[in-house]
Amino acid sequence: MDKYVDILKQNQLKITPQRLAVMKYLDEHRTHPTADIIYSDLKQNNPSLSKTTVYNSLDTLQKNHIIQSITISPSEQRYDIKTATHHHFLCKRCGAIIDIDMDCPNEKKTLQEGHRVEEVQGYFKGTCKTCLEKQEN
Amino acid sequence: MDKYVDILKQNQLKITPQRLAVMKYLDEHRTHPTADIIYSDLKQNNPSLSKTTVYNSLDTLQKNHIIQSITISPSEQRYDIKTATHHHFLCKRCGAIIDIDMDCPNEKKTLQEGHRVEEVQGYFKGTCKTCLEKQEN
DNA sequence: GTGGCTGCAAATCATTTGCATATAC
DNA sequence: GTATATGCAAATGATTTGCAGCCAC
Repeated sequence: MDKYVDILKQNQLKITPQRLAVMKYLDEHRTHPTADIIYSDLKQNNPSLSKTTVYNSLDTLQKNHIIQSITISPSEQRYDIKTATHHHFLCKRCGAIIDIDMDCPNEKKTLQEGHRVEEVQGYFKGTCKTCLEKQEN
Repeated sequence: MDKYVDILKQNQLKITPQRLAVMKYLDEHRTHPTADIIYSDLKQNNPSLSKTTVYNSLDTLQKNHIIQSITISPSEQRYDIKTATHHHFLCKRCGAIIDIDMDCPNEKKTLQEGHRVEEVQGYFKGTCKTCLEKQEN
């Protein structure tokens, strides 16, 4: 847990149990959950938790580049602990969002058109390995 | 206008003035508009147009792969006439969404992890050329 | 003629906002 | 002690749904 305290300190953020809980949750659940899923799960052990606080915490953590949000599904945002640059695959059949460790050559820096790139997100959509295998049987 | 009629026919879709208007609009405005922008603009020449119909038409056209939706902004979907595979750049300063003609080597087909890819979307975010130049002055 | 499309109003649902209270430092 | 974070309830806004009438074929 000290690990999360340190990260907040490094970013000059106040250490609150709610922020720690959100960070820990995202660190331990690499499933790209929605704000609502995070809220429902954390609420179990912290009944006074408010959904607004989950949104606030996610927002603060994101502004400090501790987590990132994924816009792969059109209707809701999903969240991810920020690690090495990676992309995401959405299985249209089972809904799973899977990390893809790969980078695109012409990623960061400036594109040939002259735009300065600060962030890159790659979304792949299709059918995941597990669903493909199930189908074969 | 025949061009749009043909596309609908090829997809065995009924030819309605609303669908034609949406297709024409997206073909002539490569600005990645939201459903609401399309609605407001088309409403001028067709006051009886309903927003529901715009959503319905966008949905039908998308299912038939005539247009695609872009989830680069978290709060709303943006639409694009489907052309050659390309990616998108969002300028955080002015909000413009710009086409990026580039493809990633390991795109389509199957990823090394074994997932079958049917769709690829690349989103770049940063500051566009125009905004960078303004800043220099 | 009929089944799919349009348009209206109402519903849904993720996210945001306003504000009083509580808490980190 | 004070500025900031939390939590509640209400508001917002994009999108969806139900349904009656209309129109493409």
